[in-house]
Amino acid sequence: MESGTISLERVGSFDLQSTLESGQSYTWDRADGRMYERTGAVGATAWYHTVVPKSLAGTDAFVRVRQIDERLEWESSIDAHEELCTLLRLDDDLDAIIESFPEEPAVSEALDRFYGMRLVRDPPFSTLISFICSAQMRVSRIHQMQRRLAESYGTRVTFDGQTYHAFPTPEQLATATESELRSLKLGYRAPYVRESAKMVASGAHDPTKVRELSYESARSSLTEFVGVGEKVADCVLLFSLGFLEAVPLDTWIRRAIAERFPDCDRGTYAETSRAIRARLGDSYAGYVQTYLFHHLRTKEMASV
DNA sequence: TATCCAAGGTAAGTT
DNA sequence: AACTTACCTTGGATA
Repeated sequence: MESGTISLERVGSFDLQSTLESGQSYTWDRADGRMYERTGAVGATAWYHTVVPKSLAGTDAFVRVRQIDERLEWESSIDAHEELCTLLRLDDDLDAIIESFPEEPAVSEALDRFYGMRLVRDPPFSTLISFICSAQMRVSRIHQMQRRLAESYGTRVTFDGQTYHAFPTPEQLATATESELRSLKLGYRAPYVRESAKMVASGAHDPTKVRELSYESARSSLTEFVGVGEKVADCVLLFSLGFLEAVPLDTWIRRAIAERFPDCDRGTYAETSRAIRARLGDSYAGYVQTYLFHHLRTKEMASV
């Protein structure tokens, strides 16, 4: 076992809980099983774990991490320092990014609650599958689906006497039948997941390839996957491929547009996307979207 | 206890 | 190209 500490003094503001529990990333688990409960201070020191895929770490690497004030403590089967910096976007200058945010009451409220939340830089394949599964689904259930996929098809990894599962590779997931996936409660998303996994496994399409393209071309290219429309494509671009200008137009941001930025509703996804991007700041609009999403989605829960 | 509704949408069929 | 409709499942709201 290896372990280490990352000081956040050089990194800048960071909030592990809101980063991992804001509905961006679905392959981390909380050791106490209280993911998404929003238990406040209890979560501040909770351990989170995942298996970093071979494609990123060179081996399927178990990692767990917790935040204690201005430092991150981690334990892993590898030296996980670099992987954590990558996955959690610790290389972002968050304070400078937040400086670019528009002056809006809802944005200020979100910052008051979640200052330090970062976007993630998740592995492309699991992000693609997670957001195919996200259609008309609650955050906690999307998370459950990914856990079932890992337990059913992913490589087993042992760490500290416990068994964990990597997210399945495209090849592993492509062996799943539609009825198996339906039995894992994917519903009508089952054939989408199967077909898109087969596309990656066969080399017919590769989500990482779109990195070379311009933002809108990349979004368009990702919609070639089955079950991937413009919204899911934006999620993959934002949470995995580093297109920080991508603004997924989900139900919450659409509500915010209707209530607060009605002039940005241009009818079609593409045109509304351009308008809201300009409004939220062309470079980091996706960062603003994620703060808004997390705030709006959880504010009723928080006020009870 | 029973019924209804919406959940981080997409694909396929119409107009 | 824009507009409808069907689609799995289930936790939480409403009757």
